[in-house]
Amino acid sequence: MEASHLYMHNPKIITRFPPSPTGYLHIGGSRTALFNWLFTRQLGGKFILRIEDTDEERSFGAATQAILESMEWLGLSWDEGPYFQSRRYDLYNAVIDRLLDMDQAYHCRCSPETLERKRREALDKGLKPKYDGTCRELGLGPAPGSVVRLKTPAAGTTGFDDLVKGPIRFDNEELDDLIIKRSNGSPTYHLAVVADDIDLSITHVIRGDDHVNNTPRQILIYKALGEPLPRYAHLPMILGPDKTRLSKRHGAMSVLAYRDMGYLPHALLNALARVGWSYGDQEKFSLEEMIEKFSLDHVGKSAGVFNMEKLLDLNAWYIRESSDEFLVAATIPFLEKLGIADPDAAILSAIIPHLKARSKTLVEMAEGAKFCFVDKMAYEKKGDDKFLKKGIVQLLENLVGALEKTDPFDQETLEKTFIKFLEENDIKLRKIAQPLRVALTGKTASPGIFEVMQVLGKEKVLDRIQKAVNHINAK
RNA sequence: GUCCCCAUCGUCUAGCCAGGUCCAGGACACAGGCCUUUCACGCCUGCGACAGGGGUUCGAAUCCCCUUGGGGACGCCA
Repeated sequence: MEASHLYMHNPKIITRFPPSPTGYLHIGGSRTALFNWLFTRQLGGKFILRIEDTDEERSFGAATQAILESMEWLGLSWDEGPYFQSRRYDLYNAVIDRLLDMDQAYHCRCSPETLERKRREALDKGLKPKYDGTCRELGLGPAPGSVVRLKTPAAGTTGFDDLVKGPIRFDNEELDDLIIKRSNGSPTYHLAVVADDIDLSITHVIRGDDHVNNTPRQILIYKALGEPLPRYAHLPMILGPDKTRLSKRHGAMSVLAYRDMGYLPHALLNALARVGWSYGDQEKFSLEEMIEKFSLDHVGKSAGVFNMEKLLDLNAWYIRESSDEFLVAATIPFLEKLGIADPDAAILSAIIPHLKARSKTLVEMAEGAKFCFVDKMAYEKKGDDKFLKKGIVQLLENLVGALEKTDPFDQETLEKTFIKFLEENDIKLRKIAQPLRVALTGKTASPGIFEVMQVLGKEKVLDRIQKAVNHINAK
């Protein structure tokens, strides 16, 4: 096979997905997780989940729970973890001490207020706001309220060869002495990430390109520590429809919201994969295909908008492709939400094949199946007005007679009954089909009328026709 | 403001690295049609883009530069 085959089942590939539990897992984060997962699964490496909860104020437990639930729902299995950064402070402190010992870091006693003032002044003057190094050469020791900063080289450049963007370089002049330990003793993001990535032997860092600017800072920490660098791959952002950063304004933040809207995880994954990654003209991929065909080489460089309509179309397609058994099980929770607690399994399995091509989501699937389980008919206004009219009563009553004699009550036999019935009454099928549809389903749109009758069975069909007749007569 | 990144239909994208086969292909959406017991599905057709300007070259969507536009970062958030 291809050269890539040589790298398969390479246990040396280790990746991670490190969400922070300050919010739910959204589209952007899910795509990052997916690409990490695809890359790792293809090469037979190890995929680690790590929760970055060093921000004690903004992290919350429910978010962690939702993230794990989201990952599981999507089927993005991890091989190790979840690790929680909040439980690994010993590791970070050891790294910070090491940096201090090596004179690669120093204590800083500048107050947040002073820093903020200087930052604003610099911005006003059109300069890049960066720490001015006040405490850098003071040789200060720890004190209440002090922080630890990394000593960044004043000159030179720091660069890396990004697996999707190509070579990127920064002048060290642009960087400042970043804080690696807060005054409350906790490590900051950059320090914790690097310490963890080293500790977990991460070989490939695949993340959103909002981290491009963070990369040189993190590389500097690796260098100060004398540790080998991982490879970096920065994925282009997924933007909202207005082409700005994804945020609550764009609705449906959590991927769990997509689950609740009746999307299949596979459809979401497929849609996600196609934002940023492509494989020629192919649009649909099974999980196996995605794993097999994924390549960082074919990840684009430019940001993209997540196309909800395409997701819907994909979801409809995956529903059509799903087995009936799968859909029966998947639809039940949605029927429950509609108030149908314990749907008759036989009826549900009978109607679902006819609903597949008509449902773009599981919500629609449940709505389409609902009429099978509700005997108290509620007629859709439009259909009621248009089709349940006096003039049809006689035909419906005649039909009852014909239907009573139909046996077996299946599609094929029903069609025969109808051919005869249409002849006897000298009408076209459409004349009776729509009123009958409304009588049986309450709606003007439904699966084929013969399918509907067979699924409902003779008893319900006759009952509902009678109810419709009564309803019309009562008008 | 400074730095970094990006730039093909409304949207996702193929093509670009190795320039000609591209008056630019696919998908979604949209419009029209066919099928038809309704609604869908399916099928067919249509609409629709190389941001602008300079180069290089016999030839540029493809290479180079500038402009413009967009995004990101600049935090004791991650």
